[in-house]
Amino acid sequence: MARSDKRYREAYNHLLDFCAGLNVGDAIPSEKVLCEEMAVSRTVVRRCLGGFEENGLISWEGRDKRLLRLPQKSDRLDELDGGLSSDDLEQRFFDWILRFDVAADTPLSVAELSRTFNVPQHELKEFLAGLSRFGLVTRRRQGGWMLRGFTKDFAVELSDFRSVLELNAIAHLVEAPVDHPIWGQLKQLRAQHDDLARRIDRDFHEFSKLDEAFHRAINSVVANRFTREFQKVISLIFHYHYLWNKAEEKQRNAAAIEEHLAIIDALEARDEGAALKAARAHLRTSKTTLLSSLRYHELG
Amino acid sequence: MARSDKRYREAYNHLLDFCAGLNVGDAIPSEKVLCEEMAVSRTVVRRCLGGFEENGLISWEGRDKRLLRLPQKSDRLDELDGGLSSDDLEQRFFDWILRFDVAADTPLSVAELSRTFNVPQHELKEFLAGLSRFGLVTRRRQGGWMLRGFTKDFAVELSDFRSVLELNAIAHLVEAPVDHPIWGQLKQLRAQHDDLARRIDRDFHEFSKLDEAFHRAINSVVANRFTREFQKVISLIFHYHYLWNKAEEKQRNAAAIEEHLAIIDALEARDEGAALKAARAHLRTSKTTLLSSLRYHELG
DNA sequence: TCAAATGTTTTTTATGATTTCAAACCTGCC
DNA sequence: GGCAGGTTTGAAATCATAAAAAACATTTGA
Repeated sequence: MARSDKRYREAYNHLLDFCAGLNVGDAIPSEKVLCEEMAVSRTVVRRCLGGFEENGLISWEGRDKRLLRLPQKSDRLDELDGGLSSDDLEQRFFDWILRFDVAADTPLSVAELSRTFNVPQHELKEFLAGLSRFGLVTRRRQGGWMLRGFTKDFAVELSDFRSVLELNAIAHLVEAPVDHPIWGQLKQLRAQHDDLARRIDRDFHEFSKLDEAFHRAINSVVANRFTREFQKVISLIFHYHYLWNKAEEKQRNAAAIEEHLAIIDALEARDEGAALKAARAHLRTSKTTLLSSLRYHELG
Repeated sequence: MARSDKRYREAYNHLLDFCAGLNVGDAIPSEKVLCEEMAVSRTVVRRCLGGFEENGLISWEGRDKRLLRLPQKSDRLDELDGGLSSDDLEQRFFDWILRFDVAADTPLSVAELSRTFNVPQHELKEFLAGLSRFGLVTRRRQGGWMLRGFTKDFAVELSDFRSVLELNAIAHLVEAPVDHPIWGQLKQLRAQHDDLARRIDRDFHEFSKLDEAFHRAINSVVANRFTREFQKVISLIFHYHYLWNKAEEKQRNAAAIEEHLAIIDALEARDEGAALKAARAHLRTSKTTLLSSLRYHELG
């Protein structure tokens, strides 16, 4: 019934490792140095030292700390797993939404999500609060949350917003200096697209990854924290919906590769008009695909 | 150490009001009906009824509930204030940041903020989690939060992002049908601008409000939840910084009025090229003003 | 007989209590 | 007199619990 001492346990084991590099009789560095070594506060360091002393690992009197014996396997504290899974909650949440095709206006139970994702409730609440900024979820009057979700309106607005950002990126890109890393990336992307185009019959599944890389590269030229944050959400949603929409996947992907290449052509020719035109066409296709994938689900 | 019974108290008083509209001896409606009336769960309704019975307000046996006497003032439960202040946390938070000119990279203490804003800690944590989606704050490794704040980079990126959204809105606007409400709004805004221009010497302070109204109107044509969310943050920040930057305020505002009018002219002429040009000019000025207001603070 | 209302149980949410942790502040030593 | 070690204070993370919601079971009366 309080915060976990995970940090202490980790620090303790870290300090064991550190001591393993010393010889018996050596002096242990000052508390401050240990803080920096383990990236933790002095309070924790002192607690660790206290534990060490109690277990006869070190002597500790005033500022004289000495290693009495080398640490053994049995000295380690077991680190209760925990955090492992709360790292990429975002990824897993979207995965869940899209994989199970959770309907719009579904009430989300924090308790239930907390169990399925193995993440403490308050973390989920913070996460949902963040999503509510993007209008993906809302608070319900009677408590709890609701997925506002992937309705047609949502898809249209998301696509439109994406277009605005991406066309802006394209406009920036044609102005980029010749030594900007993007040109190297585009060259490489072109090669990857050409390569995949040749073996599209078999490996059409690989396109999803390539698509993400392509759009990320394009958007990377706009050094803007707002764009970047949004891009993360946008690309996740598009990515999963594409994966999900199996209808005519091969043709779609083949067509998309051509569209990407057309954009790259125009960009490398520094032809802003052509680049914007090609990008608009591609974004239009994307939007249609996203919408049709929704319809597909509504029927199925 | 549990949730408050605020909801119960509110429902209790609500039910008193409801009963005041009945006559002694009348039957009380079913629990379900009362739920809907008071927008609350049956659990709460039953608790209220239990309280009523105990206080001799009603008889309650099975599904026969009857009013025994009319409720009096003394029957009311006092509703502990509470929520009053946590409503517009966002507004007050930005106000605080900008008014006290809180520096970038300032650690934010949830406990402290919770006291200054009189809002429970978990609400603040959710709020901050939301802001982190916009890159306004970040989590610190050792716990707590940090304001990423109003650096030059931030201002530049914010201005650029605003420009992207607003130029898009302008492009949408010229395509709006003649019966779209925006045309009426623009006409009205023109009148207000003309009016303020005439008395600018005295009332130049009023421009801030007008500016906000102008930009909100422009952006309202883009029916997009993402745009809308961002717009809220953007307008808040610009609004406060403008208020704050007193240097040459009168001239600045007079010039901005002219710029606004130029945009309105072009829009009403349905001249996209001219509108975008005018808007770009105005956004450039805005950006400069925002940046200079930062510099002003760094020096002061 | 069966649908609506009530009674009962389970589950979930909101929220402060509790413990760990961070950091400021002394204190004394070389 | 600056640095290392002790001490205190206050904040953050996490959990337990009351209140509320929802699900489930039972009764009632047309």
